[in-house]
Amino acid sequence: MEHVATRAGVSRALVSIVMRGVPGASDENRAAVMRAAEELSYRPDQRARLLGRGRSQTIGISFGLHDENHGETVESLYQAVEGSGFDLILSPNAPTRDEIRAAEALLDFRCETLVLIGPSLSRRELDELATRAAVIVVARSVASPHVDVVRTDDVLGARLAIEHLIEVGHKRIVHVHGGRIASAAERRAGYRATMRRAGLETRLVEGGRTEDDGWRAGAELLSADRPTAVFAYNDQCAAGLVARLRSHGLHVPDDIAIVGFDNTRLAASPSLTLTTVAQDSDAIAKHVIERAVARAETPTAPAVKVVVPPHLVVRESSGPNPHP
Amino acid sequence: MEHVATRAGVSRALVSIVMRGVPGASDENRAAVMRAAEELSYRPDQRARLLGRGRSQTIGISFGLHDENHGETVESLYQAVEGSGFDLILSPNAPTRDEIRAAEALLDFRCETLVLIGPSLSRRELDELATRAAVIVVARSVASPHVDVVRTDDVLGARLAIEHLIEVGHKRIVHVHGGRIASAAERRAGYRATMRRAGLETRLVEGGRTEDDGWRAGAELLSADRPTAVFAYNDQCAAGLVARLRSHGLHVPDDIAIVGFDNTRLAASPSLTLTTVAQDSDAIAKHVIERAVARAETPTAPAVKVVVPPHLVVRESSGPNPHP
DNA sequence: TCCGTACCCTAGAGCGCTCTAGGTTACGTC
DNA sequence: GACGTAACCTAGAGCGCTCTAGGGTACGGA
Repeated sequence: MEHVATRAGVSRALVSIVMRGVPGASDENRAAVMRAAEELSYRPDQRARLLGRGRSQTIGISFGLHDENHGETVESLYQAVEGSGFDLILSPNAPTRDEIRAAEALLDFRCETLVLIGPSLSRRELDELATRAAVIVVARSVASPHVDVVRTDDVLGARLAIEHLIEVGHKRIVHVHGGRIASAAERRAGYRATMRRAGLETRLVEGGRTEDDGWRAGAELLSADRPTAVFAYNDQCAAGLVARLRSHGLHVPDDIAIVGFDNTRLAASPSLTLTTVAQDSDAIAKHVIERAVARAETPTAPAVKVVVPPHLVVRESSGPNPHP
Repeated sequence: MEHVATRAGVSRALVSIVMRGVPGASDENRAAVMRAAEELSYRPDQRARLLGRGRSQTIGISFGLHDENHGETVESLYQAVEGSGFDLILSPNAPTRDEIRAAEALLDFRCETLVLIGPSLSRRELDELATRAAVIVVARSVASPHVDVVRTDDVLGARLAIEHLIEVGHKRIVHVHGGRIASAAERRAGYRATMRRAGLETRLVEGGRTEDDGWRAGAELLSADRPTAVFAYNDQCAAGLVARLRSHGLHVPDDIAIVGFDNTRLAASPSLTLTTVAQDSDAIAKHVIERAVARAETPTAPAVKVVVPPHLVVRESSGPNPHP
C-alpha cells in the first residue's frame, strides 16, 4: 500500500479511499492510484481490511456441504451481496463438523450477521447464537423473536402442486412427506388444506429427504391401493420413488404422476423431467442480504419473518390422469 | 484479551500463548487463563490472528459449489487440517462465480497455499496463480512443474472396474466415457489397457458428467448391439444410464451390468445399489494438507505429484453375466 | 477583502492479535 | 557462593489496513 501511495504520489489514506471505491478523491488521483495498483499488482489485504474497519461488515454463512439446495442459495447470496459493502465468509457443516462448530468459526471472524441455511439447531441454540450476533435463518421457520427468518412459502408450494394435479384430473393423491424435517410440516399442511378444500381424501406416507426415503415409500405405495398421483417432500425423494415405480414396470406419468419440490438439477434431467415446486433462491438471497444489512444497523429491532412465494415448474412427470 | 489477562493476573502475551496452545506457560497459569477466558466467554479474534502472524498459515480452498464430490473432499480436508496449525478458508466457484474470482478472493486473504479442487483452469492460468501462491490441484492431472497434484489413480480405478466385470463373466463391455472432462482420459486409458490385456474388444460411447449424459448414452446403447456390461465415467452418468435402461424395461444387472465411479451417496442408495470405484478422499485430504504444509516451508521445491489408489465397492448393479 | 463552504487530501491513532527480545526466578553444579 | 541453565513470563513493536480529525485550496457571496 505504501508503495502504491508513493508511486501515485499520494498518501496511504488516499489509496485506501480509492481502493474502497468511496467518494473523496479527485478523478486524476483516482486514476493514478488505480494505475499504480495495477502496475504493482497490488490488492488490499483482506485480513487487515476486516480488522481495520470497526464494524466488520461481514456476513457469515453456515451451509450444509452435502446439500444441493444450500449450494444454490449460497450462489445466489454471492450475487446478492455484490455492492452492499458487506463481505461473505463461508463455514460449512457436515456430518463430521456440526453446525455449532461452523457458527463458532464464523463468530471468530466477528461476523455481524450469521446466516444459517436450513439449520437443525434447536430454538434454544438459535437464541443463544442470537445473543452473540444477528441471526438469520433460511429455509426453515423459527418462532423465536430473536432471529429473522427468510423462507419459501411451503404451504403455497404444496397448494400449487396439489391444485395442478387436481387440474389434470387426479383425485387419489398421496403425499410422501418429510416427517420432522424443516418445512415438512408446512408442506403437509398445504397438502391437507388443498385436498380438503377440493373435497378429496388425504393420505400420508412416511418419506424423507433422500432417495432412499423415496425408494422405501415407493414400496408402500405399490402394496396398498395405488394412488394415481404423488406429491413428494422433495425432488430427491421423488427420484427414489420414481426409480422404485419404474423398477416395478410402472410408467411415470401414465401409471402414476409425481410432483417434487425444490427444482434441483435432478428434476430437470431427461431421466426424470419432474414437475416440481421451484424456490426462488434469488429472491430469498435478496431478502437475506437486505435483512442482514438492516440488522447490522439496528441489532435490536424485532425479528422479521419473510416468506417468499415459490412457483410451479411443470414437466412431464405430472401428465393428465389417463383413468380419471 | 486485555480483560482475560487482567482477570487471570497475567500479561496479554501469556494469554496469547495459552490460547494458541503452544508451550511456554505453567500449568497453573494455563488453567487460570482458560478459566478467565471461559468466564468472559472470550474467543480470540480470527481476523487479528491471521493478520498478526506474519506467515498467514492459511490454506485457501476453491471448490465447485454444485459438485457433490468436492463437498466430500472439503469435508475430509477439514478433518485433515486439524492439528496442523493451519486454517482453512473456503471460496466457492459456480456458474456465476468463476474460478479465477474464487482464487483471487483467497489470495486477498494472503493464503499461503491454494487448493483447487477439480479446476477447469488452463495450465497457463494455473502457472500464473502459482507465481502468487503455492498451488495444489486436486482430482485432476496437470503437467506443470509449478503445481503440486494430488489425485486418484484413475487408470487403476478403471482397471479394477473392468477386471471385476470380466471376472463375473462379461466380455462385451462398453465404456461410457467423460470426453474432455478431468480424469476422463485416464479412465479411458485404464479401460482400454485392461480390455486389451484380456483380449477383449473395446467400444467407447460418448457420455459425460451428468445424469443427462448417461441418459443420452443409454439411447445409443439400446439401439446398436447391446453390451452385457457398461463402465460409466461416474456415478451420476451411471444413474442416468440406469434410468434409461429401466425405462425401456431392462433390468440391472440381469440384462446389463453397470459400474460407476466416485462412490457418491447416490451409488449407495437402494434405488441404484451401484458397484463403483471409491476415491479415498481421506487419504487425498491427508496428502493435500501434507503438501500444503511442506510447500509453505519450501515454496521453491519442485512440484510433487501424488497418486492415491482407489478401491472397488461391489454392490448389486454388477451381478454375474447370466448369458456368458 | 473577508468569510463560509465544499472538496481534497493527509497524519496518525487505532483494530486485536503474534512474536521477538529480554527479564526474572528457581534450581542444580562445581 | 558464583555461575549456568531451563522454564516462565512480559513489554512493546509490528501486521496492513480504516477512519477520524483536521489542514489546504478554490470559489462564491456579502
